[in-house]
Amino acid sequence: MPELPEVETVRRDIAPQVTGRRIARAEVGPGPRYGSLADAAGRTIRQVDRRGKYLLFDLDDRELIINLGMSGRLFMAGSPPEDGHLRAVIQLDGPGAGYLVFVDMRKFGTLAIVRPGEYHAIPTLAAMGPEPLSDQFAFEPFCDAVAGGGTPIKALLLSQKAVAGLGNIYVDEALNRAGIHPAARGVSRKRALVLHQAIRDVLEEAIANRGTTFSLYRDGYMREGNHYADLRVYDRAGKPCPACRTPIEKTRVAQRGTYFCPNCQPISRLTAAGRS
DNA sequence: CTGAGCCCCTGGGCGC
DNA sequence: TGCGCCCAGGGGCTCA
Repeated sequence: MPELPEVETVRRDIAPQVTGRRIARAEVGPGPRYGSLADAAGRTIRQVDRRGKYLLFDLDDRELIINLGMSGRLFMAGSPPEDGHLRAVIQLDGPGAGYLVFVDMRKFGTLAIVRPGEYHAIPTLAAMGPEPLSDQFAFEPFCDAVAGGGTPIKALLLSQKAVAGLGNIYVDEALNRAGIHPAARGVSRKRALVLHQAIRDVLEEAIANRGTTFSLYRDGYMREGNHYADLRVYDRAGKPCPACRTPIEKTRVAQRGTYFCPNCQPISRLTAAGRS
């Protein structure tokens, strides 16, 4: 479900409601991906940050990490909702403070409490690349990372190592804007420059639209995102490319459904598999 | 260390 | 209507 724009939207929705609040009680349902929240009770939420698709709650000498997975929803409620997929409830102290609620149908989400900055138990977070909307996202290292090798550019971008926060939707959207075929192995310096900018454009526009809902995603108020109508290729197989009217094609790259415009994103000699 | 493949889990949609 | 198959914004583990 959620990629950087959706997670950032949730963060902005809930942060004002939980920051400075003390956690009265925290309960988590069973599941191998849900660590104990026993260490959360009694601590105060100082700040809510985000790294890639992970939400980081600063609890002073502990850090609560939440990854929404494919179907996770995190929102405030006056009381814990009747929902068969309710996985965790964090009760906040204070009059009318309410509950921070985690609902996760597919159980792919992750909950963990660690010492601040100790991410070794969460490998993707530990190896997370630069935040695309910050000054950390420098061009030269990115250019090197996407320059070549045996990996399709899409798989490389999904790995979170070259840049944080991209998932299946926004990888396809960014590659479309940059005119790069998702299966291309290696991106020229010139294309890398366009891609570097396209990633930031796509993510900023999606955040402005409060994220994309095509099925399960809901924001911190359980509302749908508004970005679906602005997608250029994702989930648009057979529909005309907004730029050239060529029908969008669907294929499979890195075991994920992949959408692209065969005219705007050709497999060229320079980008094709097998080129040295 | 890397990449490919498969796994985790639940539910919706579609074809037969 | 019912069943089976495939698909789905996530990450992680194992094996070559």
